[in-house]
Amino acid sequence: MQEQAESYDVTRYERPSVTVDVVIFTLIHQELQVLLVQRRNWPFEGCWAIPGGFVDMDESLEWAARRELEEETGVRDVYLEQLYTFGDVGRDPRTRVISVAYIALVRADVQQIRVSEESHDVRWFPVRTLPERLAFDHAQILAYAIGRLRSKLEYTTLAFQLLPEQFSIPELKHIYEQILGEPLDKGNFYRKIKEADLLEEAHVVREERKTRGRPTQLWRVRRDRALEKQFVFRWREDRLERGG
Amino acid sequence: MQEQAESYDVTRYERPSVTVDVVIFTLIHQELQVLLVQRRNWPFEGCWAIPGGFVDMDESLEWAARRELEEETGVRDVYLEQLYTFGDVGRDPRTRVISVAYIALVRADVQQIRVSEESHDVRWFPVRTLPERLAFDHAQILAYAIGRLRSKLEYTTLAFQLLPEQFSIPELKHIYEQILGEPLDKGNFYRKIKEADLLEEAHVVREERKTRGRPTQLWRVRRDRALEKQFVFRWREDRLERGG
DNA sequence: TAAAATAGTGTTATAAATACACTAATAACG
DNA sequence: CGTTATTAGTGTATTTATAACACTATTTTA
Repeated sequence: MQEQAESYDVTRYERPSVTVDVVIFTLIHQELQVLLVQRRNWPFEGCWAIPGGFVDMDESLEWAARRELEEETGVRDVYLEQLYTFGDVGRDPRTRVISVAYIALVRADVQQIRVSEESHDVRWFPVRTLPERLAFDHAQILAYAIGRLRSKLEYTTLAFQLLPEQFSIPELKHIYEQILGEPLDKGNFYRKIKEADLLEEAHVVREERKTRGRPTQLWRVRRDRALEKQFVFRWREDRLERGG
Repeated sequence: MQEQAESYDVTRYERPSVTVDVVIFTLIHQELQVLLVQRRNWPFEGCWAIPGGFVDMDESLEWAARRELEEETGVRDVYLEQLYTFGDVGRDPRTRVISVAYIALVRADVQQIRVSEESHDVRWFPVRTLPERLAFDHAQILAYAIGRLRSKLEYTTLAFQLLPEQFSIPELKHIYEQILGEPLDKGNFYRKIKEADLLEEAHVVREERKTRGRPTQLWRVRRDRALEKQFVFRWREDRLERGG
């Protein structure tokens, strides 16, 4: 851009609008869920959409995403990463809108999440039972986000961002299976997690047990290592995304 | 974006400008090179910059990138992928500019590349000897692009996009070494390439030989497989990018 | 014709991924 | 109170991928 810009009058040309859309993931009932808002007006009235908003002139893209996230969920200081920028001409029938999409991972046990499941116009959806029609190109954005999440799960510690303060290995395994959408071997999972050395024992014992069987050990993430270390869960060809 | 947009007057607020910047890679003299343009005006007068330009209202982001690419190099139909969107507030001192960065891979033997190496204001730079100061945040963009290229090289067939129509295995190995920045084992490389089954023999023999030693077999990419198949060159932890 | 140079193959050791059998500790039930 | 079902967790063998490196092959140069 910057090349011709010297002769470019800022006010002269029509410009695209720039928004951020934030795909907010969380775990509820051990299931991967995503936050959607229901539209009240044209276009796509009544359709569910990914929350988002315009980028202000004085805030960075990431800041805009964080603001949007806080407005929707009341949650701050979460994992946020840029996903992709969607800018096809016809994606919004009103005007040209270029949307920078972000992924946010919100901890399941964080109390402040404002959204109730019953609310009519803002709701968590399990990724396996999404609404049929989403607004704009949001089905595409969502599919891309889920793909990215799956992909990164296998070679990063991303999944730990979704965990409550304390958790068990079987729970963690369950999350991995949820997101990857396939069963994992118990023994190999234990070994992988152990040798990654990312967890420390939580010496608190869970009080109320609803399960039968042997009680589980609780763990917490070693904050000193979890974000820095890259945890390679599995090397496989089919983990790859297209394009991104 | 789309949520509050109903009450949003398109002409009312000041808006960021949106540009695409295209990091154009090629191979010249078996070296990975990148195309930069030299600025003539304030800001960053005299500094080298990544080519780019404003996104028109009626063209998609990718289309804008392709147009930009063709304007700079005369090259069409090349591999293009979106890299990342840079949108910090102060990155351009003139006005708020959000830049969607793309990576383009241009085949070394494509004749139409207009840019001569001697040209004063547009020039190929080997990635190992880049100018010290780049305009705007372009050093960051470039570093990110090179990281992405390295990363994807190991689990995609991306490198094949840089190859001439015909090439030898040692040449291919050289390219990999160039981009990865480290030597590779000859035997293992041959085995990997062979078992990927992405190449077919080019039965033409190279006429003019400048090398000594045993003459090399020439190959060409099997178009039916090269883009579809994901070629896993090496699984390693250190191939990972941060963030993106 | 020998040496240097480049191309290409084979072989072995090590490490990682996978499959699956095994032991451990609890709740439910007769 | 012991047996069974159930969940937690460990151990091990097989297969597969990676890496290191020794070897053979075909040419140019001198």
